[in-house]
Amino acid sequence: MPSDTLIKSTGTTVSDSDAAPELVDTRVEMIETCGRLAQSLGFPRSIGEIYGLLYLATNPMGMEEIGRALSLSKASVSTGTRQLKALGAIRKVWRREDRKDYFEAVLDLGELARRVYDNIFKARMENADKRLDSLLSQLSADRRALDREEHAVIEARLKRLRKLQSRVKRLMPLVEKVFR
Amino acid sequence: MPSDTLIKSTGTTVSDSDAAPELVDTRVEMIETCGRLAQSLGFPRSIGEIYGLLYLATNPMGMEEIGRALSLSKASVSTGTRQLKALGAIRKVWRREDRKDYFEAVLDLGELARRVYDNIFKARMENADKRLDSLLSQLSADRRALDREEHAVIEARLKRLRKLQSRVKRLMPLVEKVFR
DNA sequence: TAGTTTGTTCAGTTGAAACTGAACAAGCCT
DNA sequence: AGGCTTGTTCAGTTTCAACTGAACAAACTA
Repeated sequence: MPSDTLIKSTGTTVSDSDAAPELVDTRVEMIETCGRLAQSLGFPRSIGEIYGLLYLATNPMGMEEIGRALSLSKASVSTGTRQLKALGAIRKVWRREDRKDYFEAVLDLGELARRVYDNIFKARMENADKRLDSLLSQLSADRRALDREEHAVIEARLKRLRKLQSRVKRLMPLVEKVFR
Repeated sequence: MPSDTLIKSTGTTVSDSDAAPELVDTRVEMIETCGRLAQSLGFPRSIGEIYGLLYLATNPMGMEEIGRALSLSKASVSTGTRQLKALGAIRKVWRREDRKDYFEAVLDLGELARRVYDNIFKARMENADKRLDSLLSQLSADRRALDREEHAVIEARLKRLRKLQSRVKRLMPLVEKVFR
């Protein structure tokens, strides 16, 4: 074992503690609110918290710092920032003379909303389209297994869905126009 | 123990089995699709499945029957139908001479969408409003704990949020108009 | 009254997603 | 080379919402 080759371990006295982030209450509340929001949108709570922290931060923050402030492990911060970056909600900031990664919140939330709309909602809509096709073709495959009346009912209901869907689709360009 | 006072238990022969729903593939696919959809909207998968089952059913179904078709417990079917009824996605159907509850899907999905919008989205928006107020008043309470620059940054960011929010709010009537 | 049928409630279990610790990789400096 | 610093990956743990079994309630039957 290398034992204590340097006095360093005692010498630096590791400042005062290795925890104690001391966030002002406004920040704490913001973090909690964003955490809940993320959760209700189906994202992990922690990525909301990271965003909330960065949104009210005066300077870009390093991963270590983020983890300490939110009591998250290095690993969680790493995956969390990756997800947020993929969503376009935060960005990396480079400082000369420092190879650490720093992150800051993207303040233009309209842009973020647009991205979520494109990536999540729009994609989902297109997916639903395919699903419905698949259901209708499945129905013809099942034709023999159903009596006339049942077949008719199912077909009618699926066609109802089609109608609704095309209505929504016709709406989408309007929504997009308002968005951008 | 009452033992076998009637031949009933053997007499009825409990049909062939107590499981085996035998759903046609179209229905299975519909159920799965609705399950996934519900999940992606933050609802429990099972309530989507119940809706999917009822949507393609030719007749109203009892709880027992629903549970058997989806392998769900009585308890889950009970809570699931309650939630769906609260959302306005299904309704109870009464049959004379039968005190069992039967359920059928509400086919007008536009109406359903409207309801979800009102109950979930609108309510959430109003909640966000209050949260933001609370954050701003928290900020004045924290004033002493922050240096000038920090305070300014936080205030600016929160006001940004306010602006975004009022923009969304102004948009809502339009969305509602398109919806209804 | 006791028994049957049907639905609800709730304490306890379970499964899947989020999180963690530890090993690893990549880039720097001596 | 070896030794730092920083970030990623992944197997194992934890957590939490959904689900279940069982007790209960209500409404009817006999």
